Amino acid sequence: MQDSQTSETTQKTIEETIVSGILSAKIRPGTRLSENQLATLFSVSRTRVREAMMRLETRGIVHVSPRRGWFVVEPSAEEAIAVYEARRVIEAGLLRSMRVLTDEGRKALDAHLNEEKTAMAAGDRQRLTYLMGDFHIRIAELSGNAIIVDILRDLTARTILISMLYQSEFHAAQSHDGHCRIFEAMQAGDFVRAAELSVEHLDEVEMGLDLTTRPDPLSELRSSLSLPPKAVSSGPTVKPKKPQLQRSN
Amino acid sequence: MQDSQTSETTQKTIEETIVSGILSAKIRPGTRLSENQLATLFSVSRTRVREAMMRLETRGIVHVSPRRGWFVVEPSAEEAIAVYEARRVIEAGLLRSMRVLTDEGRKALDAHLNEEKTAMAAGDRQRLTYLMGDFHIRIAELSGNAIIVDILRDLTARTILISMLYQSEFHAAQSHDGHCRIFEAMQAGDFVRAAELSVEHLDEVEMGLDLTTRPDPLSELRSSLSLPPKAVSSGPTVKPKKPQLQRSN
DNA sequence: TCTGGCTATCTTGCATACAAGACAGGAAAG
DNA sequence: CTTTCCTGTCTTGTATGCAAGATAGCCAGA
Repeated sequence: MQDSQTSETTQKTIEETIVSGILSAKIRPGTRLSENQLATLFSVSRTRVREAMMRLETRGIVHVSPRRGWFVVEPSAEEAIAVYEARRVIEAGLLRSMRVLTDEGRKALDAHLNEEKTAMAAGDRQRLTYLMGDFHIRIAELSGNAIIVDILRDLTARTILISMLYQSEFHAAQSHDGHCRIFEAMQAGDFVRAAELSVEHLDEVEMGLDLTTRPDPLSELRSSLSLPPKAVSSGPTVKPKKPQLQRSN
Repeated sequence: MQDSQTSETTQKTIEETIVSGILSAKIRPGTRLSENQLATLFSVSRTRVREAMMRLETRGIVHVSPRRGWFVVEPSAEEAIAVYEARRVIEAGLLRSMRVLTDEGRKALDAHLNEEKTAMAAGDRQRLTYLMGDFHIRIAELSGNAIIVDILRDLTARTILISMLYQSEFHAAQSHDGHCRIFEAMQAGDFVRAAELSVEHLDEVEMGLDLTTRPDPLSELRSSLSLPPKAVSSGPTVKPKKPQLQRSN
C-alpha cells in the first residue's frame, strides 16, 4: 500500500524504499547499492545511508563486501532452502495457532485475492510478484502480532530475491490457487488444514525453483578444490567470499 | 558456548557482548547504554558503537530516546504477550516440522538438561536464567536452520528482559520439568506432542508473570486522561487490530 | 598475443567536529 | 518556602575528512 517514492528526507525512508522496491521486484538481487549514490538520491550524508544499510544487513536484505560495496543479497541455494523452511515453520505455526477469522480479516483476504486475479488478468508480472508475497504478510497481519509480521515481511523479501534468481517461469495461477485454497480452509474455520495447505503451497513454490543452475558459478571449481561451501548463516559472521558483481538494473 | 566478554576490539563484539549479557541476565531492562562509555570501554569511536546500537535496535533489543540515550528495552505488557505468542508459534511450528532426533541432538539436549540440574542444585540463579533460555535456542539449533536460530535467540533475549520486569519469583524447577518433558517426547519421536508441551510450557511461564504491576507507572493516569496507550509496534505500520490469542493447541 | 605490475580512482571504514536538544541545578523573584 | 527561568553540561544527530583496500586500465616486457 504505502508504496514509497522518491526522497522525502524524512527518516527511515531509505530502508523502507529499498525493502518495498524488493517486495515489488523492482530491485534485483546483486544490485549494487552505493552509499554515495543513495546519499545524493536521498539528499542526506553517507552517515544516514550507512545506518540504513546496517539495519538492512541485520535484516538479511543486503550484505557488504568490505571496501567493495553494499549489495542486495543473492541467496545461495542453501540459504534459499533455509528461507523456505523458516517460512513453512512460522506460517504453519501461525495458522495452526489461529482460532477465528474475523469478518474484517475475511474481507481483507478476499479483497487481496481479487487483486491477485485482476493482476493475473492484466498480466502485470511485477505487481503479481508483489501480491503473491503480500498475501502471506496479510495473513500474518491477521494475528495482530507485529513481531511475526516483521519477521515474515523480511522473509518474504528474501523469497522474492530467491525467485528472481532461481525461478525460471512464474506459475502465478498455481500460486493463486494455493492462496485461494488456504483462504477457503480459513473461512471454514479449519486452521489445521490451512496450515497444511500453506506448507504444501510453499513446497510447491520451492519445487518450482531450479536450485542447481544459477548460483555460485564457482561451485564446481570450489568442490573440486575441496574448499568449504558458501556460508549459510543469516546472522553474523558471513565471510566475504566470491566477487559476485552486480547485474543489470 | 562462545560466551564473549571484555573488549577484544575485534569487530561486532559490542553487539554480541550486550546480547550475551542480557541472555545471562547480567544486564537489566532499562539499562542505559551510553555511546561514550561503550566507546571507551571497547576502545573504539562512537561511530562503531552507534552501528552496533542500530543493529540491536532492529533486533528489538535496545531503543533510543532521541537526544537522551540508548536503553535496553523494557517491554510493555502488550509486547510481552506478543513475544510469548511469537515464541509459541515459532517453537511449536519448529517442533512439529521435525522428523528425527539425531544422536548428537539427543546428547546435546541431555547434556544441557544436566547443566540445568547442576545449576539448580547450586542455586546459581543467573546461570539458571541463561540455561532456561538457552534450552530453546538449543532446540532451534537442532533444526540446523540459522534463520530460525537467530530469530529465537533475539526473542529469548527479550523473554529474559520480560522475566526481569514481571517475574516475581523464579519457578526454575517447573521450567526444568517442562524442558524434560519436551525432551522425552522428542526422544520418543513424538514431535507433535513435543510441540504441544512446548506451547504448554511457554503458557506456564507466561502465566507466572505479573503483567499488571510493574510496567508504565503512568498507565493509570494515562487511562484516566484517556490518552492513547504506549505504542506496541516493533516495526512500521502495523495497525492494532484484535489480539485473538491462542491457547493450548 | 599474453603476462605482470604500476597507478589512478573509487569504494567503504572509522574517527572526529560541531550542532542541537534534554536535563539538572542554582539563582532570583514572588 | 515555592516557583520560574536561565545557563552549563551532557546526550545523541549528522556531516565531513582522511585512511586503506579493491579494482580497472594502461603500459612495458617477453
